Amino acid sequence: MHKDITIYDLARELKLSPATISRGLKDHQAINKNTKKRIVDKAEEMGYRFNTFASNLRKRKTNTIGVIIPRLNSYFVSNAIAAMEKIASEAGYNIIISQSMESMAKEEVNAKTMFDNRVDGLLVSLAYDTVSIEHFQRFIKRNIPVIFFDRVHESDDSVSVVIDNYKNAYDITSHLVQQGCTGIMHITGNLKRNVYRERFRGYKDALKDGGLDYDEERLIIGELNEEAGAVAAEKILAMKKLPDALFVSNDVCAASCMRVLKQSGIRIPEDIAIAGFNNDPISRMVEPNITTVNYPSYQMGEIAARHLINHLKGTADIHSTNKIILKSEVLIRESTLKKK
Amino acid sequence: MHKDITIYDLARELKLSPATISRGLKDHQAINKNTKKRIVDKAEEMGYRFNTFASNLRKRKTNTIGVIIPRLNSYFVSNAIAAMEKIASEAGYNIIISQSMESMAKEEVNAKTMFDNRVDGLLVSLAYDTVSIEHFQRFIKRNIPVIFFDRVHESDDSVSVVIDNYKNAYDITSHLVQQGCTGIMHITGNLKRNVYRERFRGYKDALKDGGLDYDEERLIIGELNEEAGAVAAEKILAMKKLPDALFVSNDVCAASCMRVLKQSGIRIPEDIAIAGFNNDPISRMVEPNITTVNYPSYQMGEIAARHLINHLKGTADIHSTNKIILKSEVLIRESTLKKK
DNA sequence: TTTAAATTTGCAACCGATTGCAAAAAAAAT
DNA sequence: ATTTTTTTTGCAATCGGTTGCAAATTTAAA
Repeated sequence: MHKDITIYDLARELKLSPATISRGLKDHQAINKNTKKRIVDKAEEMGYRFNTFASNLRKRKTNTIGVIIPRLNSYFVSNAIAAMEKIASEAGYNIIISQSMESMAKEEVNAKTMFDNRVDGLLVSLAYDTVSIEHFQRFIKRNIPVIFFDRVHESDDSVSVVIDNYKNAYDITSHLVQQGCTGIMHITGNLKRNVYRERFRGYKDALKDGGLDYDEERLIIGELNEEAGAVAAEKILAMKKLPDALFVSNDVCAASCMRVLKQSGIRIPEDIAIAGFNNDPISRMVEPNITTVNYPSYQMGEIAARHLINHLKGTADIHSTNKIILKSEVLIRESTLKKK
Repeated sequence: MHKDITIYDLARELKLSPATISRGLKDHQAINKNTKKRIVDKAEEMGYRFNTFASNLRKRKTNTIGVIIPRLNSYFVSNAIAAMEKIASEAGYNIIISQSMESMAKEEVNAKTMFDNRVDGLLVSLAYDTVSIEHFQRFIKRNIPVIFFDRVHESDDSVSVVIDNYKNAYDITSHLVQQGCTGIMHITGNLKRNVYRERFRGYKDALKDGGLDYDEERLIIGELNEEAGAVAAEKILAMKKLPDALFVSNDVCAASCMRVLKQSGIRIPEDIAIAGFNNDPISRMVEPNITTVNYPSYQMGEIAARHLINHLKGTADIHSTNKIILKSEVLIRESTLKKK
């Protein structure tokens, strides 16, 4: 096998000390220009490669940020992570990613792994069923910054980046009320999760303020994916009295639901108005276009990552912040415009 | 600051040697059961945490797989990576991800970083403009396995996981010919990239075999995203003689293009038939449903990762394989059915 | 009770880069 | 030529697990 070249090998060759080599390789000001050049050239020549572990071990720092998300393959998550990787990479950080697969148990294991890998900081979007964030205490205790985004946990000592789910849900529901809808259904995810709980609250309050009663028959809780949308549609078609509007917590699910409804001859928005959430490209492609909430996923990733890095670099202190709420707004499109 | 607990601290407390602690913590068979329990308990009690670097440094192994992809936020990539992370995590590997942002220069830097981080293996999908894979030679030289997937480079000493782009493109174009189309356009990406080059070849050959001439006026090369689709549509609408079919290399782009065409009163598929690629959910949601190629993105990620890990674990040898071609097929839908 | 075999534990030398402090060398000032 | 200042380089300890081999302890066999 190939024997790795170390700074000791370079030192021997150049008749210098390992210390000088180490400094020379990273542009230390105390090293003579010529010496520096000799070192760099020799390193290149001998095929030297830097050993990150030895360095990390010595420096007790990893330059790595851990990211834990429910799953990678969703429009929202992949956008957020794309932004995070970009910001991190520009700042010289690596990111390691793990998926909780929407399970709190897996999330706990992931957190442990990240901990053992000594990430400098953590960016987390919680799993579907995560109720406690006890498993992040070990980070907090050691002063390793943890920032939650999107799916967060309400508690005083955690920092989070979110949108105002309550307000957006309230607004979108109110919009449906204004369009004259009286039987507004809500299709959403597990209410234990902050985002869905908040949207549900917004939905209910908007109904109340619009003079409508909340009816739990009009609530469907599911996975919010393509399949769930179709299932929800079937359920709706089987109702004795059809709703005249749907507020779905996710565009893919809304589009899929709409598709099945249309196939059964339901007219959108005339018979049933449909609103989604996220501003997934799909909401703009289907017919009619789906009213939705512009969820700034890329920006959210950017801000969460930048916030974490500023803290790590000492430019800003994370503890002075508790919650960052990004601007987001309802985008009204054809799928909910009953009146012209 | 918090002082970290090491195996030396545990050793002192338990009056054992660090060696025993090290072995006890990882279930070594030579360590007495009771001792093991004492060690594990004490570790828990004192808040010990494993130091991955010290371990990596000593073992000269990282248990980390590097993944380099053009961008994270696409349906295809996020699916493939989701699968990779799953497989890797089940096998005890971490993954670190970096985006080349479709630039070969960035890809080179990323490869260097992965190299310095001593990843055990690499999974790569090449950038838009990557022509040489010289920057992966350092891996090959040191016997660090590199597997390319989807966007690969043709060369003998590289291992790749792909679909048969040529065949699928040929099939889908032939299908359009069979539907009676004679003016078939092709909207695709940079022809330097294997996937697009192969599809282009398939397209041309199918035209020829169908008795049609290839006309370079009928080729549009672009970014293949939502915006590019709209731009392509405008371009098409401005043509003196409209095409009667489009074969687009990507569903999102196809859907976006179709949308603009429809808005201008073009009927799909009657006036213009449209075929896409990838089987993105969007292809099933829009109206009409878009004929496409079922691209097994998740499976591709799974297979590439599993292949790499089997090699790393010594279960299989990567060098016995050169190319793995996954099954994929054309899914014919309404958007191309001119005849009933 | 001895001897042999099996089970546990410890020694000590790694792995490779970093850094405070001191020493050496070179340049500048006297 | 001598002293002072500045620039370069080196010493040596440190970061925390790992592992081959030997030693010690326990258990089994004679």
